[in-house]
Amino acid sequence: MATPDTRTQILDAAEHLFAEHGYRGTSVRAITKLAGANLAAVGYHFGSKAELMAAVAHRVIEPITAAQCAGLDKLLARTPDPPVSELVEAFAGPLFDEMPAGDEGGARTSRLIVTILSDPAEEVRSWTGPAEDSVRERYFAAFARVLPGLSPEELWFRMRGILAVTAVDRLQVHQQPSPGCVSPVAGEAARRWAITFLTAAMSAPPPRT
Amino acid sequence: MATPDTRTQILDAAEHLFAEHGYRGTSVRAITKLAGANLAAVGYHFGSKAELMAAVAHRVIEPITAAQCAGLDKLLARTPDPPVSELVEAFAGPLFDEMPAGDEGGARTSRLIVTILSDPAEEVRSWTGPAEDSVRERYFAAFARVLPGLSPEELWFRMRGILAVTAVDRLQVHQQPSPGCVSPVAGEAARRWAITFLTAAMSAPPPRT
DNA sequence: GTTTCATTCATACGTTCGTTTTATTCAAGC
DNA sequence: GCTTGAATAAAACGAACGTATGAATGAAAC
Repeated sequence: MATPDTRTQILDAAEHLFAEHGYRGTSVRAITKLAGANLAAVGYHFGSKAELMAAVAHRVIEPITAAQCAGLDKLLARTPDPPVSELVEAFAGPLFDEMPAGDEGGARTSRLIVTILSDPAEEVRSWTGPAEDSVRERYFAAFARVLPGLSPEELWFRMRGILAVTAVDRLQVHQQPSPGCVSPVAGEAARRWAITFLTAAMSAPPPRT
Repeated sequence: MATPDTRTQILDAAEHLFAEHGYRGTSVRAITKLAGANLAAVGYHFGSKAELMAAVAHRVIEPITAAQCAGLDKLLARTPDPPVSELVEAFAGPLFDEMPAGDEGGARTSRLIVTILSDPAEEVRSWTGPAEDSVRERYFAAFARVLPGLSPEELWFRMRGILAVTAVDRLQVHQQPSPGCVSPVAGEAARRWAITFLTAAMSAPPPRT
């Protein structure tokens, strides 16, 4: 196969290392070494390490956002009041599915997403664009319609819960395996478990105040 | 009031900065400057930056583990089959309650816990001791008893979900507020929402295979 | 008054970091 | 054949990092 160009190899290497060691834990030197490129190539192709991180984040997140959007379109074309389980599936499913080719079962990408969501460095957290905001708000509106008893604040809380569960499922990969605590399972079972878990959670009646 | 000794001031400063900027994003110089101490004080009192991180993590996590343990004891003394909601409350509640004095509403500590759970640096992730493992396994056994339909793997998945939701609730503090997305709410409401959300999730029947 | 010992201090060391600069390569355009 | 311009290469920059060193401090012990 034709070897990809330097720019792509740097993106691949950066995605790998950022996922494993975080933004600050990854040096430009390590990235270029893994990519087989020169140290200055990052500056030439991306401008800076921060802009490289943004490019990596964008490449990973864009297909997820697109799939979430398409899933909601398809659902709402059928009925304005879809079941909660299907809303959850459309929202959380792409986080399990949309992994770039060459990914080892999606685990690497999942770890990268966790890194992006939780890294304390400002450069990492400034990746969201209008597309991400828009799809989030559209799901919020859809959930609000089928879960009329919830206050907006509590609904945002629950939607953050969806993200938390789907993302942190893979977080344990980071951790040393502790006795009695199994490692994260392969995608398909985790996906089913997550949908079940989250559908029940989203469907819960609000607590009596 | 009597000013605390240097060691404590360093611990406080480190807790603050680690929570905000992560382990790698916090320099020993920044810690000692905030603590009003000399640069070499970290080496003298703790040995190294990594051992300081371990001391900070221990100080934050120990009371949480103790409260989880006490809560389970109290519950099981009453009945061997407590309701799921009370198990969830005993497990997740201390993550909302057990915040050291002087904490700004627990938000700082919550952020620190997220940092500890998700930081990719090895030095940060090696804090768990036998006490944490033990309490986790005891809760696992209790949940397994009252939720007999679940496989061990799926139950571990769900328990990770509890941690994810309670921890990541505060994660958004890190993020820039995006339009339409409210900031995390004060402790009491979030606590009620989390218990409701998680009780429903834990009680869900397993997906049909 | 002197000794002792825990603590604090200023300073320096060696490394690694992100970035920049200057030179070189090399295929395409004329 | 010469020029052009994108791409790569090697080297160096200054800054920030964690850590180590040895001297100063100051209250308690004798």
